[in-house]
Formats: sequence, structure tokens, C-alpha cells
Amino acid sequence: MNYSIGQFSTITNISSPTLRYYEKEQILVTNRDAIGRRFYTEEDITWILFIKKLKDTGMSIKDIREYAILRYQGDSTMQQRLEILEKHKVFVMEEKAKWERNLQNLDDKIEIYKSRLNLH
Amino acid sequence: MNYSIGQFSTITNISSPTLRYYEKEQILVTNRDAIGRRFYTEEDITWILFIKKLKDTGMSIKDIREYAILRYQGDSTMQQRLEILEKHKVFVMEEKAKWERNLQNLDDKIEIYKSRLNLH
DNA sequence: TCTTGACTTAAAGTTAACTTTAAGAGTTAC
DNA sequence: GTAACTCTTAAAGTTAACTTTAAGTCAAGA
Repeated sequence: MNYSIGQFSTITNISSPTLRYYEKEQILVTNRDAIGRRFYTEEDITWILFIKKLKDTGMSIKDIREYAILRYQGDSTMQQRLEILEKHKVFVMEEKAKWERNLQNLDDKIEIYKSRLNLH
Repeated sequence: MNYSIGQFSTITNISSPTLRYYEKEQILVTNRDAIGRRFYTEEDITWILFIKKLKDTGMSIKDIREYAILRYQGDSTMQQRLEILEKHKVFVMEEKAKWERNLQNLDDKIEIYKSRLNLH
């Protein structure tokens, strides 16, 4: 089954201009019909949902492009893609640690405030 | 002891244009000498370092401004400031949880890749 | 005195990741 | 057949949080 850009936009919950933007950024390679209109496949759905996850984990469009170009080159680039993901994992681990520290800092500040308010 | 904007910039590791920008955004109220040049006090150092922490925890300039305006109003606004911090804490907790999920997702993906590569 | 350095301002530029606009083409519903 | 709809493109606009530029003032050192 193929989907028009409008349908694909609805399914993936990504706006059409954003899908066109991703295409321009080489993140998404899009099929065209005889008169030049875009259409998308089931495989494109799987792919764009994975892109969404990469974005959620804070990966930049630039890095996602690097990953995407490798993916479109096929299975031979799997090792390289794994390396990108493992490198990105370090970043995600650091973010997790950062937010743990942030929460601790903020909690400390809140406790100081609370004890000061109780003195009144 | 008072500090010129250049000295204050060095001490706090915040560029002079950024300090002027914070002033324009009402985050920092700055003293001026007789001929209109900015100067900063020890208290300003404490304050700007706290602003830095709020920024690290992902608080927007807009929300920091709200907090700052209350702070400059004095101790009577302490309860309101505490409320801002507690509301922000919810955000920080969500961010922490988000990055925990992200790490789990990414780890799962990496495991899938690894097992596929081992089949070769 | 002259130049160097630090300061002043307002305004324009930067970056990422879109979003909106403008102008037009082809398809479908009545 | 014509109006409405969905698509096409290129280019301009948006937002946050600065950063850079341009043009000028003022004080201190050689």
C-alpha cells in the first residue's frame, strides 16, 4: 500500500512541510509517481518513526542525515550505523546524568527555601 | 568590592554582551557609576551563578525573568518563588524520566543491531 | 596630545529546525 | 465546466538565546 504525502503526514503525525524538509535534508528518500507527486510505503513509515525516536533522544538533523545516508546504502553499512548509535548512547547517558544532578540541585534549593519560610 | 563588566564577565564566565542581554531581559538589574558605566557587586555574582543553574535545569529566559522580578521585590515574594521552583521541579523530573526512557530505547536498538551483526 | 583600551548604545546577524507564504499545476466532485 | 482540493516549488519568516557589528564616549598611559 502506498500513501500520499497528506496521508503519510496524518499517519506519522509529521507535517507535510516537515516531510519535505527531511527530504531536502536527505533524511528521507521519497518515491514519486508519473506526474511528480510524492508517495510513501510501509517501509517509509517504519523509517520515519525511527527518525522520530532518534530526534527524541536529542540527535541533530545533521547526525540523523549521516545515519540516514548510511541506511540507504544498505546492510553493508550496519557496523558504521552501530558505531553512530553507540557514540550517541554516550551522549544520552550524559544527558540522563545531567538531569539527575539538576534534580538534586533544584531539590536542595527548594529545601533551603522551605526551611527559610518555616522560620517566619 | 565592585567589578566592571569586563571583570564580572571573567569571574562568572558569561560574556559582556550576554550580561547586557540579561539586563535588557530584566534578569539582572545593574548598578551604574557617575558616568553611566555598569558595575557589579558580590551579591550580583551569587545571583548570576544561580541564574546559570536555572538555565542548566532548562528554565527559559522568560521564566527566569519572572523569577528574577520577584526576587528583586524582596523577601515577601519568597512563597511565589518557591512555587515557581516546585513547578519547575516537575519539569526537571519529567526530563529525567524522558532521558531514562531514551537510554532504554537506544539500548534496545543497539542490542538488535548487535545480534544482527553476530549472525554474519 | 595622541592612542589604546574599556566601556556605551542600537541594530543586525546567527543557528537549528522547522513553518508559512506565494504562485502555480493537476484531479475530483457536483 | 468550474470550484474545491491536494499537490508542486522556492523563498521568506519564526523562535530562542544569544553574538556580532557599527559608531561613538571617556579615562589613563607614553
